[in-house]
Amino acid sequence: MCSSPSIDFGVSSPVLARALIGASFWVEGIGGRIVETEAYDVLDPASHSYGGRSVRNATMFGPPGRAYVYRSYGLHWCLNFVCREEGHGAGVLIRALEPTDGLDAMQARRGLLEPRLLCAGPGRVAQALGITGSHDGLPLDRAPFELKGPSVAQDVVVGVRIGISKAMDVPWRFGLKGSRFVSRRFG
DNA sequence: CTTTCGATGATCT
DNA sequence: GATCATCGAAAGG
Repeated sequence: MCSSPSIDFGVSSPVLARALIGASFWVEGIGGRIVETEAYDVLDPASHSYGGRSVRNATMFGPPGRAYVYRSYGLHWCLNFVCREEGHGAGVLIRALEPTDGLDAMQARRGLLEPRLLCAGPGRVAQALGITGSHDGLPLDRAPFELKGPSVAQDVVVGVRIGISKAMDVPWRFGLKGSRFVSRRFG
């Protein structure tokens, strides 16, 4: 009834980024609680979508509710959720999870690590969940994905985004207050 | 605890 | 040719 509400992707990226904190996300049954996100938008110089559509960012300009997966620094995959409306170019980067399901599989993929480090960072999330470029453009409401919103209000903390060199003062990083599973502490 | 740096390849100018 | 929405190891306090 009021548990496991669905997520509304037809909102701005900061609104979605905040709403995703405390949600649960799985790929093939492996996943956990989302504890850290970042918002990006077409009008935001730090965003891949800034400046308009290209081959890489095409999924960001497609329908909301799909996965935008890109290769980072030639080595890592990173997962975003597309939002707002088709053609806009907005998304939310999934930066960290608190692992709850499939810890064995995550450890097998990432090496023998303490749970705290399995999904603490966007590249780590993708590796632990087995996300690659083959998932780019896939809808988030169907297999292999599963997504359930938080059933109760979450305590959310806000900060500036990590690892960017433009728009560094924009407070579009969101985290679950007190979580030990974030990629970096909030100031 | 912190900072620095190499890996590695697609993307963009 | 420069720049990355990163990670992990290494070195320094």
